[in-house]
Amino acid sequence: MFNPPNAKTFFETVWEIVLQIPPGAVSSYGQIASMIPPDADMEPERMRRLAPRWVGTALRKTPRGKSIPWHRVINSRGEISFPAGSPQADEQRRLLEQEGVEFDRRGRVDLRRFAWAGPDEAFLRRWDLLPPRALG
DNA sequence: CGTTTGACTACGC
DNA sequence: CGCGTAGCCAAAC
Repeated sequence: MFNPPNAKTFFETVWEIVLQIPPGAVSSYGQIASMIPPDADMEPERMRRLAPRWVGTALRKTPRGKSIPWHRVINSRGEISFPAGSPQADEQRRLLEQEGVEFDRRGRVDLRRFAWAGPDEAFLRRWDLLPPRALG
């Protein structure tokens, strides 16, 4: 599953989806994962468990210079997934606040207010992606 | 090569 | 609510 050339497709699909998240909105690893088409060679249940972490893996390898808004992806609890106080966490929070995303006292984003509704129809058709699953 | 790490989540207590 | 943990495996070392 996701061996070459599919691995490349998976990562690039992640980046393309993340590119669609507008300023001021956030998405989660799981939400991104749910928009990726199922792989014919993998059980859906298995993919459901694995995909979110692979989204994280894909984002870690985000290409520089393509203006991919990596900072708009946080975890399903509304938290930045880098260790609190790390330079990366600080930068991610700064970038989000710059766009108007608010954090509560515990450093969490209210997903009901800021979660991305998902890509529009045109994008879904163009990339043959599935409709987004509602955030839990 | 073998071992560790990791930008996750759901679920139970 | 918060905290611990099982499930899972590609990358990174």
